[in-house]
Amino acid sequence: MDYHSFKKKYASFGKDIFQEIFRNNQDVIRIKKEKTALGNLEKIFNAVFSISCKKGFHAMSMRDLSEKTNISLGALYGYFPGKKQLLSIIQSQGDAMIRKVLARSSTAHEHPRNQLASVIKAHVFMSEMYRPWFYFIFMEAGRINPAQFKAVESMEKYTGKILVDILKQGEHQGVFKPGNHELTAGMIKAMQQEWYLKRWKYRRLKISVDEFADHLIAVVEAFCLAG
Amino acid sequence: MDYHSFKKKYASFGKDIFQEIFRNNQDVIRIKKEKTALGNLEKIFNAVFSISCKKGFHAMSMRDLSEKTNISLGALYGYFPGKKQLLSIIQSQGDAMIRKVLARSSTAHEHPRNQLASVIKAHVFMSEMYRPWFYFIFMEAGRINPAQFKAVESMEKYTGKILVDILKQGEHQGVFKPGNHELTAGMIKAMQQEWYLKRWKYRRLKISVDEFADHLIAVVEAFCLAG
DNA sequence: GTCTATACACAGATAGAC
DNA sequence: GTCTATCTGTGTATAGAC
Repeated sequence: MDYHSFKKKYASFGKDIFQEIFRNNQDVIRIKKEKTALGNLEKIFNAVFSISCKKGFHAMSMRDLSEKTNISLGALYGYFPGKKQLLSIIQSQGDAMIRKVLARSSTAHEHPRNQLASVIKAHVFMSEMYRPWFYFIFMEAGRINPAQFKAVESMEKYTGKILVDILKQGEHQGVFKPGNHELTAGMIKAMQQEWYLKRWKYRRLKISVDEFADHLIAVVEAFCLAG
Repeated sequence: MDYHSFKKKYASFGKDIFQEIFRNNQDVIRIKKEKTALGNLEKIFNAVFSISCKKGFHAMSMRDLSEKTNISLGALYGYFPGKKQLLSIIQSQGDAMIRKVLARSSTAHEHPRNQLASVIKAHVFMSEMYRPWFYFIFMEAGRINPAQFKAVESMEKYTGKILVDILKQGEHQGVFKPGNHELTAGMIKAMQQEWYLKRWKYRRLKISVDEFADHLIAVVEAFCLAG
């Protein structure tokens, strides 16, 4: 599967993000009309990503956010109870989204080789579709309070385990070489992260997501495949 | 070469860091007695790394720094002219240090295979010795002002070029397979970064620097070596 | 629901005694 | 060289008119 068809398949995910946020946080969001809320939530989140990509979330002031969104300072507080809570909304929403897609993609194939390639691609394509979320969570999450670091750790374990399980299963079937699968999983995850952490570099080199993902899989298979 | 012998060879580098900082910034450091300055500079830098690792540089207040170092708020300003300048001192000092070591290690061997392995190891070992510097520069640099982002870009290009040159040279000699060397270099750098960005994970898994570096080189060679 | 005006806390930085 | 006390700007958050 290439990025184009992946995007089509998961297009629906994106549309509902702000709806989910709105509904999951009814208790803290003061705005009651869903229609106006959704539009403004989108503006707000995009602005947060854009500003904190440049200077970091902590350095972003509420006044910055107000300017960028054209929503007044006072009105902003109708959409979230405070700056800290905004951070944790982004974190937990992103978390849920990633888990949902990854869980689906890891059961799509039978053969370990295809399974591995499929999971790797899903993650890279996912990070392309929602790059601001991925980048933000990596750079900002876990640095505010210990509870959020726990979430980062847990996610790291979760995505790691998916890869390790496939590698073990593949070794058992004689498809993959034996080895330190934890380490290999770490290497794979590092390469996946490269895509959303340094995308400016690959844009400049004119390397597409598909090229990147294929190269990544080629590296992994060269190392893992038996025979 | 393993980490132990690398550390011995480059031990002298560490001792002089604060001396270099002190001498390179005579114009802005008000403290004149070198001996007292060196001790306090070390305390200050370690505190900066420790605090901003947890909450980020921007979230670290000068009062936080004062508490952690047991140096009063006013006295701190004798060691650097302001918070922003402190950031740029760390950035440029780290930059110079990395370039110095990398330049030396890339000319240590003749055969491309050894050269590649040597450069990769040097970088990983380097990041182990000065992990706080590496982590700090990755997380904080380039997010304050555009000039510092330029420095990040330039460093990325520099380390990338070293790898690409070796890969090209190796391909020319028939040692390495042909391929998109820019992409391969990106993958290598991603895996190198993994070590200092997620060290807590490898500490928990009880994986040593040497194991990590060897695994990384094994992955790279499986993909790159011809035949 | 959205705005402006403002309260209040805390940041970086300096002055001046010791 | 180091301290305490303080100045001044900026940040988050709220109150209350529209």
